Amino acid sequence: MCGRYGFGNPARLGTLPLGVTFPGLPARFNVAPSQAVPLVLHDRGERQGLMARWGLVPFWADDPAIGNRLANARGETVATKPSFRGAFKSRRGIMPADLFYEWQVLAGQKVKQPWCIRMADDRPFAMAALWERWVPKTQPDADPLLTCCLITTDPNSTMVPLHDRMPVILHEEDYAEWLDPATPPALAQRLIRPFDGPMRAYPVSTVVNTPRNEGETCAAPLTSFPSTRADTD
DNA sequence: CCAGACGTTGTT
DNA sequence: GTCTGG
DNA sequence: CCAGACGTTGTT
DNA sequence: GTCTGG
Repeated sequence: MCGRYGFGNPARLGTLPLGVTFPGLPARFNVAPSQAVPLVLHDRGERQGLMARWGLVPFWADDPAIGNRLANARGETVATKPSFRGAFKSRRGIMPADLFYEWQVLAGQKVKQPWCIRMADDRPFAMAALWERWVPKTQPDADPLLTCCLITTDPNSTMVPLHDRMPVILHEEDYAEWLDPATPPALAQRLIRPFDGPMRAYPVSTVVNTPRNEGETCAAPLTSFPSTRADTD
């Protein structure tokens, strides 16, 4: 799963070939589900960059609290699960980021070790997402709540020692196909695979565990542990 | 037919 | 909204 | 993902 | 133990 991430250099997110920017977006190093996150989507024929609540609320939901449990969608089943298939067919999005975290379970140990994972060159990247607009049935005229979730897949060689899942990261040349609601789901499904570019991972302190902690400290390397780097996958 | 669920992760 | 279970 | 709460009644 | 909230 991927339940925590960040964008430590928000201005640099605009260098991704997405056609949108997020002016004034503050740096974040510990974004948790339920919080407002930058989202890129293709709606009514145009690319848009909007803030959305992380945690998908399907349009048919009675209670938006369901979103607290839908921060991730499994790539293997996203096309068929009732909570995700509608969004997968026509509401695919991108959550831009430059780091994410995973908690490593160490054999025989109760405590989990958090790791920070980035591109090997620290550039930002595009995480495959789904989005929805939810309106309470009791208030049909209310402003829609824009929500989103990440799609997860098997780990690549960088992630295997750390965790059994990772977020789907898209290559630049695939952004348009992923975002286009006219792309057949079968083609979009092919983009759901472990990222095959160079990444790096390093352990961080448990400061990141507490969602109310924020700032660069969350992503600072723990010097007493070794980091890993994979130049290829 | 209507009622109720609709999810992931990790742990056992 | 749509599927499964009763 | 992890942290933190986990309850009702009546009264302000 | 399990659910909700961030």
